[in-house]
Amino acid sequence: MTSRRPTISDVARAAGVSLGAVSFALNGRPGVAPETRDRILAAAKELGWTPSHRARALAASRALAVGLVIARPPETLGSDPFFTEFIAGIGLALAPLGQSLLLQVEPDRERELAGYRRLAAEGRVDGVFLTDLRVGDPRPALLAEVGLPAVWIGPDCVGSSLPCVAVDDRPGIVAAVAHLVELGHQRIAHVAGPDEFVHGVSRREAWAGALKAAGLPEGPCVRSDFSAQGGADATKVLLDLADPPTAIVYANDLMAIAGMAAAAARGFDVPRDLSITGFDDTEVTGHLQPALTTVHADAYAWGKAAAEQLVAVIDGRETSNADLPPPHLVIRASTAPPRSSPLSHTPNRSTHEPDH
Amino acid sequence: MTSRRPTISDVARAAGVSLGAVSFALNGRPGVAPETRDRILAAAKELGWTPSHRARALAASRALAVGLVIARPPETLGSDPFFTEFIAGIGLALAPLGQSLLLQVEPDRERELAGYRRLAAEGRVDGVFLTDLRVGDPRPALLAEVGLPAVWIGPDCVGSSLPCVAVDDRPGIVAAVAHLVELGHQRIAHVAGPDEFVHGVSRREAWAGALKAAGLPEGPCVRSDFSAQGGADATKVLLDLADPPTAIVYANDLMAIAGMAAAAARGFDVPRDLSITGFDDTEVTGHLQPALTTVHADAYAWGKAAAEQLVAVIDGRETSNADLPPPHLVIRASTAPPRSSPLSHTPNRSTHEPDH
DNA sequence: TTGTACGCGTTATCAT
DNA sequence: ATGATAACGCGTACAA
Repeated sequence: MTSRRPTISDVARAAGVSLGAVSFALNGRPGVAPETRDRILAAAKELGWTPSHRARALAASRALAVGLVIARPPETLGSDPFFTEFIAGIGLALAPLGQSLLLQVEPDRERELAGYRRLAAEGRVDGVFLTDLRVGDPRPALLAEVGLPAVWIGPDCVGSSLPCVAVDDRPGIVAAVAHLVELGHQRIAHVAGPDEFVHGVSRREAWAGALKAAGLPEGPCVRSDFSAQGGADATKVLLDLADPPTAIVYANDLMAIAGMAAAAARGFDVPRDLSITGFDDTEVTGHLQPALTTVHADAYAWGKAAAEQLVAVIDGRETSNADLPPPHLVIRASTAPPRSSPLSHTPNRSTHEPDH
Repeated sequence: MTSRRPTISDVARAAGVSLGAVSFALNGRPGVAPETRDRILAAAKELGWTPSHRARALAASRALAVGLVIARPPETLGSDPFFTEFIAGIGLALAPLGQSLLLQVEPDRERELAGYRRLAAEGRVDGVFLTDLRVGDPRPALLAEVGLPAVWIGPDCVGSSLPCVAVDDRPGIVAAVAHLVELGHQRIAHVAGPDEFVHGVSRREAWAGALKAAGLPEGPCVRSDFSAQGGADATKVLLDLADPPTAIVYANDLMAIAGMAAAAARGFDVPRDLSITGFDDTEVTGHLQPALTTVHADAYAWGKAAAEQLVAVIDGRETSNADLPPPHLVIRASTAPPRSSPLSHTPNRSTHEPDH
């Protein structure tokens, strides 16, 4: 009664041909007469045959899957919208390529490396994504050692020995600073992500560079950790300065939102007394009071590009490093001319962003 | 030069024993003399042998992986913290069980079903998780049809033919209503998720039931969609009522946060004029102005329990439906006695929640 | 303990 | 050109 799933042997028997012929017919390869092919396909359909992924993987010596290793404490994961959208982009791009996404969650850094090792050793995946790149990251060397194809996803492809998807976050930060400068701000601070991460560094450097380009002195910068608590703490530090900034550029939305609340709790009116910008354009940012001016990054598109790049690398196709449309600034209500500015009498903007 | 990875045949040759003996030794099964076993293990180590997942999967007729199919537009995914934490819980629980998590992202409902079908047909996974359960969900029947083990993750295991992890969100909502009643609120509204989802319905029913239990008339309820925009719109509807509520219980944080901003934009002071509660306890909620009173749900623990349950089901072990610690209310600053209440002169709570 | 068939599709070799 | 045959990938399980 346990109706075993049909194999190509069953199909071969039903169609009265050999095993090899079935395989050729099913894979659309030459060497099979058209009518034979039709008969085979009909038999396969009749029997409800579907390819066994397991057998196919073994025969092809390919896993037909790609991996993503996540080594973060779960709390910081949940609050990172980038991540989920990135995964969605990967997943949707993989399906039509016949690949699956294997997710491996590791509790810490040591096991992260072990996780990559395991994926490679077991042959569970044909390639992996490298995200959350760190300065002096040990993973590229590890992957080279175990011979696992990978794509590097980060703000800077220069110096990467790996194929790379450039997700350049710098233009977004530059646009934010330019916007603030245009409003008349002179003391523009930054709440940065950890120096450990390249996107922590690149955003900070973009901020510093934009100030310099505007002919302004470098404002105060507090290294933080991308968390809400970190953003709140950093904000308090900045507001406690003898000469507090009139605007703060945050390295992500979460810190910016927490910073906005921290400033409000100290009696600062945003944006009257303090302008604030975020990064990510989380869904909630457009629905805060005031709505947050932030940088919109298309994590979904990045995931899609990364997936296509990785599969191309695995297939041995030549790939150009994909350059993606840069993030752009979404101006909402958390930025305004500084109090001291001659521009500050401009009418307050609406709380709600225009439809787009 | 292409040093092929070692197989158990290589190990067998090196140790001077048969294939079967190697398999037995490596799997720690009886029938091998201790010294022989040691020799085999030494040889394996020497050669750097690691099991081939592909071969093992084929031989065992098991995928050694479980699947999670996600069928949501990427936007709503990114803003759902529950989801990512849930995945992290699954992933961490799976690793020690030798299982991997296969993530499949589908763009819509039709392809969602096709996605499950494909996972089953290809034998890519040994079982799947069923989340985001809908009323009259077609998936249990589909999975029964294709014979794919599954665990049902939802607020109510009653009526589920599948093994189930009960993630009962109702006590959290009940606690929120009770808290508001205790503060003196009489008109407590609800902004619900879609009736389509069981967790949309269960939260709404919990709210209605808690009001009845408190002897209060059922307040107004607006069906929404768990999105920020939906939360804002629903809030405006409620505030436009002839007799607006003094408190609103939202079915998730995102709607609550947007609702808070919408109320503020209308000149309502939260919590003086309107009390608000959320659901999820997103990281950001503790860092809003005012900080949001919300229900803390341990998505991480739920994921862990679901993973363990699923693997148990796959292994044919008998499982009791796991009942998890219920979510609990985290009282912050967005709730206070209503203006009209005799209690409303109680001192305002601090903006920040106590450490916990 | 050993030998070997098995799981299932892919691909190279060979016969017609 | 068409199709059959067999080896292969790699570990598991059972008979010998």
